[in-house]
Amino acid sequence: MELRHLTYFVAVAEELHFGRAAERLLVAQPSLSRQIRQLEDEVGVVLLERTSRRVELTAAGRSFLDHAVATLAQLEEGRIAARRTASGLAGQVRLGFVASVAVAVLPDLVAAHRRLRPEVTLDLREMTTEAQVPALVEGRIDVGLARDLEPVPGLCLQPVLREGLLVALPAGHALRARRRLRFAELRDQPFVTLPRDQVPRAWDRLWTLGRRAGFSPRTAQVALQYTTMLALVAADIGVAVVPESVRSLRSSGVRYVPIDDPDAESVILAVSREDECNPAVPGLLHLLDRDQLLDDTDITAT
Amino acid sequence: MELRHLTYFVAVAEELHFGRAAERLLVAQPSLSRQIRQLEDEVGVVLLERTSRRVELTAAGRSFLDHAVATLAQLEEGRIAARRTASGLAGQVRLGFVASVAVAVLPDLVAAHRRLRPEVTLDLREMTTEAQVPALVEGRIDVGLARDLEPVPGLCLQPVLREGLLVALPAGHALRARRRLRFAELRDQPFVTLPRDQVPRAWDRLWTLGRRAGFSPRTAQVALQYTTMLALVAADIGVAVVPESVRSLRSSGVRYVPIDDPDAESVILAVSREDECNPAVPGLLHLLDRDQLLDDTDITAT
DNA sequence: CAAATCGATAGCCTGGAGGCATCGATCCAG
DNA sequence: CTGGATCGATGCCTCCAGGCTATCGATTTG
Repeated sequence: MELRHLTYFVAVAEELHFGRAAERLLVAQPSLSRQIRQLEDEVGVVLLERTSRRVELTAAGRSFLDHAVATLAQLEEGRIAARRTASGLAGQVRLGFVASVAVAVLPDLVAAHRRLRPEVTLDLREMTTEAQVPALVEGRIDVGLARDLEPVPGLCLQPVLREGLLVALPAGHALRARRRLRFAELRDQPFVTLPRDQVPRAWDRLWTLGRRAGFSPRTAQVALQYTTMLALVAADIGVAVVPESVRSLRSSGVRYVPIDDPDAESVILAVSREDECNPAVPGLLHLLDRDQLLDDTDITAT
Repeated sequence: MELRHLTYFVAVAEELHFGRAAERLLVAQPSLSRQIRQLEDEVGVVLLERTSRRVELTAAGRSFLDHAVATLAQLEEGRIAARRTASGLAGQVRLGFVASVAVAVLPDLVAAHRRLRPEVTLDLREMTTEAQVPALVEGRIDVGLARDLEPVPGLCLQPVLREGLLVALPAGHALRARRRLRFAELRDQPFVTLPRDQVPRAWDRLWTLGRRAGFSPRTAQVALQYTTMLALVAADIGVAVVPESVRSLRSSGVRYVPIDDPDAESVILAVSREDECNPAVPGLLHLLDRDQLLDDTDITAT
């Protein structure tokens, strides 16, 4: 059996006339008759009751017709789906992201992407920058949203957002009213930090700031998530250094003051494979050009 | 595009190896390569990324693969459905039936049929014997369950049940305790009847009985349905002549006494076209052989 | 660097799809 | 009732396309 048999059969079933069906199919009537006969032999069932005066479907023919039409439709759908997938209009992107962008870049990105390419599903998985690199290389994710990553062979980095760093202070803190401050002024403060083994990059950032200011920041408490971190700050356990985008968490009882040091900044990057062939990826990366994404967002770039 | 392209593509997608796929398909590898190329040209999309070392699906290929598999499955399903329909195991039978069999033959018939051939749907339509004849001839129904029908050219009659007639009496009626009675004894009774214009056959039956007994039955009230009829009898409006199967309605306040006259009987018949080609019809008619149907029924034949 | 693996390409061959002519059955007009 | 028209089936021929063999070229491996 071939698709030809199906299209021929559907035509005859619709016309109930071999001559007209043949005309519509641009073949001669004898060819059509023979193909229908072959189809019946193949299925093992008489599909059409025909005399020289009248052609009509048998019960089996009606049943088969339904399936034939569905089959042809399914195939056409496959053709279209393949084209849409190849053009990046449909498909799937597995996106790894660091926790801190979940409150900043990610919601707008997902919303914009869903609006622009609703048939592309985003498979979101939170993972640290360190975990994203091997995941990309091994093909477990297609795009990563990372922080402060140095170039890696085979991977392509695209800066998305250059953020200043803020100090999160308890609402009653002595420094709360300052419009800005230098990190050295935090010499005696206890810090709420993220765990060094899981987020070494964030920890390094803090440690580097301290080294430049001439002291070693003292950790009062380790928190696993930014929300916890801010709750601890609000509870006066200590102060915390966070990227600017965390401000959008709007935790009550916490004041933010920008750090004035030149290297007090963090860069969010989109990371992808140089030889990526998933056609849905470019569309996502394009959205991450700052101008694309930040149109209707409340995060202000540095 | 032809089905060949789909099966070939599915094979390659599963093996991810042209050589092995070709072997499985019993064709030479170059043919397979060419067919896959044709398929890609046809769809307009690269489905497989291939080097001499490795073959893998593109995103579009994965998408198309899903549809290809579904298409082939759909087709196979159609083949099977056509065969089942042709063999009478699936399909549809439009069944006309007189109201009086709705309480007798029909429930058991439908239940047995559903049990034996669950894929054949019964399309039930209540209609009088008079309406069934043209409906059969014009092909609006496939089978009719009728009463007391004389042979009709082109139609095939099959007796299903030969029933005696009963008199339905109010519970307090003078004749209620009789084990049987002759119709002549009902000479002075008022009758509850079905409407003459809609059910002439039932009316004729009553009138014939009266003529043989030497009187004209007097209609006290006309009822449209057997349930109404029995309610009227229970309310002492009159007596009624009903086929034996109506007894299964078990209306309270009504007693039944058999009529002893030789022609006090009614025959339920299955009617079908002599040239019927709906393959699901024989299965239904076979169930209507008395031995088939009445195994687990409480209706007793005369 | 030689050998092996594997998909692509080239060229030939044949089966089968399509075309034309015609048959045979059926219906209808005169 | 008969000749013509209609329409699907059949027979035969042609030619394209799918399949085969041989070979190439790229890549990996020992």
